[in-house]
Amino acid sequence: MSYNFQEIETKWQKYWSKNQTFKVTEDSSKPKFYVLDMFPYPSGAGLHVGHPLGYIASDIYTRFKRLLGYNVLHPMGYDAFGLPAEQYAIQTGRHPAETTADNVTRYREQLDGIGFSYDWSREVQTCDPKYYKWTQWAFIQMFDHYYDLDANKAKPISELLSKLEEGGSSAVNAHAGEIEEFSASDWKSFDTKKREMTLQLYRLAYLADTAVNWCAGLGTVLANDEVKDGLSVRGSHPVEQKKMQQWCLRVSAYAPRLLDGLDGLDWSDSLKEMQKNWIGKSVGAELCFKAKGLDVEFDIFTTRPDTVFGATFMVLAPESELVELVTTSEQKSAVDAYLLETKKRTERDRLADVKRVSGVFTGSYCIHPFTGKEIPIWIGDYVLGGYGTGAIMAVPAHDSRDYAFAKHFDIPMVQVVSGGDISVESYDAKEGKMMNSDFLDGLDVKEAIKKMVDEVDSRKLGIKKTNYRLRDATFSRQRYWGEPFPIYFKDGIPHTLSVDDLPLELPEVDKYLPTEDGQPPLGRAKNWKTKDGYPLEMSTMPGFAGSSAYYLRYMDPHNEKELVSKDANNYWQDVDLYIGGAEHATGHLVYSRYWNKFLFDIGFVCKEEPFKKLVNQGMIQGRSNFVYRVKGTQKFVSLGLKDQHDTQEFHVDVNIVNNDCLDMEAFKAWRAEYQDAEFVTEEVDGKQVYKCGYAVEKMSKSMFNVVNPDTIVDKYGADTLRLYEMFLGPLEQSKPWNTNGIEGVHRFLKKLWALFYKEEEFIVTDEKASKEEHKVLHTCIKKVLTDVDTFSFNTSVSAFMICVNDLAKIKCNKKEILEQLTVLFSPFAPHFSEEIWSALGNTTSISFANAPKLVESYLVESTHKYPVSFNGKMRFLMDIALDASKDEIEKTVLESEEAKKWLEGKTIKKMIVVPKKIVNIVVG
RNA sequence: GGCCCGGUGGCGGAAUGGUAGACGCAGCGGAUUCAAAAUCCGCCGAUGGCAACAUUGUGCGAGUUCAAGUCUCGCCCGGGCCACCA
Repeated sequence: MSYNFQEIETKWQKYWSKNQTFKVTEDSSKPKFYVLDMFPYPSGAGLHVGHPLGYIASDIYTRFKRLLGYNVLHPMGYDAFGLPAEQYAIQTGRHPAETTADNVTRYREQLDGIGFSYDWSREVQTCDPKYYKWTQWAFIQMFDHYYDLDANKAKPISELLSKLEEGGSSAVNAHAGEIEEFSASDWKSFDTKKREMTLQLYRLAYLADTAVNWCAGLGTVLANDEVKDGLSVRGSHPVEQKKMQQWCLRVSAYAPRLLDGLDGLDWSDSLKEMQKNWIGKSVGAELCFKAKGLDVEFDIFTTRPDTVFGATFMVLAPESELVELVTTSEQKSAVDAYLLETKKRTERDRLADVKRVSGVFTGSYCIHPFTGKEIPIWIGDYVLGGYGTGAIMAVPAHDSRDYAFAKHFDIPMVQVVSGGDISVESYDAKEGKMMNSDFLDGLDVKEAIKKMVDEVDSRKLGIKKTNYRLRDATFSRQRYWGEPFPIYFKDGIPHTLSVDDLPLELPEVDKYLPTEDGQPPLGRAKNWKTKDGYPLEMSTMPGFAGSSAYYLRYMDPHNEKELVSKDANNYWQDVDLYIGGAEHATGHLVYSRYWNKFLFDIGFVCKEEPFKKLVNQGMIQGRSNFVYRVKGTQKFVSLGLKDQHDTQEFHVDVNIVNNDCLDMEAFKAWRAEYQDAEFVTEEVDGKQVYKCGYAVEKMSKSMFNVVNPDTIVDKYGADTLRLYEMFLGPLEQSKPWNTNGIEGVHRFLKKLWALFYKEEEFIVTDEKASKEEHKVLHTCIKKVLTDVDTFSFNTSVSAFMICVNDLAKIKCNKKEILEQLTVLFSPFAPHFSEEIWSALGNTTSISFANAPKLVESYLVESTHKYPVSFNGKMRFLMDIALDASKDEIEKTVLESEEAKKWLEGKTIKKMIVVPKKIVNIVVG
């Protein structure tokens, strides 16, 4: 009986589904383990061979944990709201819900074909009202909370209200917007509208006029992480800054905790680094500068208070409100012209030529707080309105950007730190002795920073300050296919719906485009009002809303009363292992942590950090193939000959290319335009072939380099696909997909099969296994078990191959060996293993076989190969007992024939014995 | 510009500081076969040699060590992330 993978795989997939083998329930008698995959967006293109890489790794890990007796939660679902479905709806008129459902069906078929052990009874879809009810619920909670800095956590707005009533704004220490101070009696005098506008400055989910990334091409605003190089990540449309009223989440309140929390996480250094950069903590001071002759003073933020004596001018961001106040009448026209020019320059232009220096003088001067000298106030677009205070002190001698500005406008500079040559470039390093700096002279930079901060503090010129780069998240999208906000407006004041009225379902619209008067698509919905006739919010939530707490919902997916019950949350706690792509480092993984910390603050979840360990699988790139056509002909020349002709390069479908050799008949049949193709072949290894060129590119339809998992499953089976994806290389590394090596892995499965299936029959003997057979098996067990913890599944697959090769050589068909090997192998090739497992007479799934028994039973080899060398040169290997002492090792080596031969007539100067590693003898 | 990761045969890639190139692909030679597929066996970094073997060899240059692909320092190259963040 040959290895019929199709029959076997269908059989076991049916079995798992029928018996609900992977369904889990909370079971306090077993330790829990939670393995999570980043759920996919179900796109119309279906899965390509790169998508399942992480899923396969997590499935292997899950199956191992299950074998070791853990109760493993391993769920899957879909991040189903999003732009592509909506864009498609605009073009075709088909409802996004419909196309999304189709795509989900297709995804499910593909996933099922690979034999994953998901508990599908816990599936979630973010576009399902039963699910997004809880996304809306969380938003209401955020609306009803503010961030209290004394308690260092979120607190209910009701508590804020009583504090304001009692003591006005000074009674509250909160992370909030810019609040003009008011007393308790002021508060009482405020009308409803004024009160709500004030509360908006405190709420964690709030409405604000903010500069947003407006994407006209998509007709919506985008979050910072949805914009790259001034273009939208989805669709590459230009993005510009625009002021709009938007819902925002006060993520910045959590910046310190998001940063500190990273320390306790088992994430890769590079990923932590990315988050650190994104949060962007910088410690410095805020200094107050007074404008000369005007009743204007303003703060600037600097990380280098030590260089204050080198400040020779000030720069304001073009967006700064101060611009108006300090511009003199003589400079007004120049300033206005400059402001107009910068407004026209989109973010994209600014990024395109960072080196371009531009700015304008305001006509006013500041008084230097220490020297009393007058220094000019400029406007420059290299200062950002959104960071710090939107104003800086410029120290051209020690900041390269200030330096470029000063050079361009011919502003003087003063060196205050020794080192470098400021006639050539600025000296930015935080090293050297202070000079030209009055009371700081002679100090080290680090000492000077400290001293200056103290000085500023005692003279009341400013305060020590920590800034974060992390911005509040804009949470409104002017789109259709997203969660509606549970918000209505009464006299222009936002109110939340009652939780009992959730979910607020997405209404039907006639078209998925904005309305004629520029309202979002929900403006087209009939009766988009509350029962009492108040208008509902028309924008929808962004993509990250639904993905921010999905891991909690999996714990208790059918609960209609809560996002997750206390019991379920206490049992599953947090995600032990999270596998997904590094592209979510600054988006999803920041928002999710924020969301979870907030739920933790309000006592809703038991863990502050959601993802204990995180592994990033590498991207699988496409490997494209090319053919070369002689211009103006139907003649195609092989790679090695293309330089002799004037050729054009074309992508060719990688599925009709084998080892870079083109299947010429398939090529003619591929597309009508190529049916008359002629080929000029070249000789490779004595054969005439058409050799294709290749390149590593993104996997995409237009490059004809997409390889579908179904094609591989049809041809080789799911187990081969699983093994091969793991065999390809280290999990975390990016690599191009190349189907070439898959035969080797498939051959290995056939070989293992053939060990026990002879002449149409499954044959094993009950004979006791020999020492040699045990050694072969145990070497494999040891290797695989150590690999599991480091996710080195590529070398595990190699270990299985070696094991099977060795067993084949000694013609082993012992039941004892096969039983253990199969259990060990089952996470990698589950269908294959189930088949053998049942052939061995077992009636239950191998998924719950007792692996601890297997682990205990494996013996460590009793001897070890010691390399023995003389004078530092390797000469031979010796078998020495593993538990031998240093003296015994020395004795065994010196008494061996080989050593005697080598040592004849020589004296031993030194002998180095490193147990389990080496014996090294230096002779004189 | 800053930070992170990597550089090993024709290719993908193995090597707790200890026989570099495991395992697989491709290639070559052989067995089986009327022939092919499938399967099995052997060879497979470079140079020299019929061979045993010798020399050399992990991007470049130094260093630590009895011993370096691995550790340290300085370069070169490639990839990723961030980037006018004061």
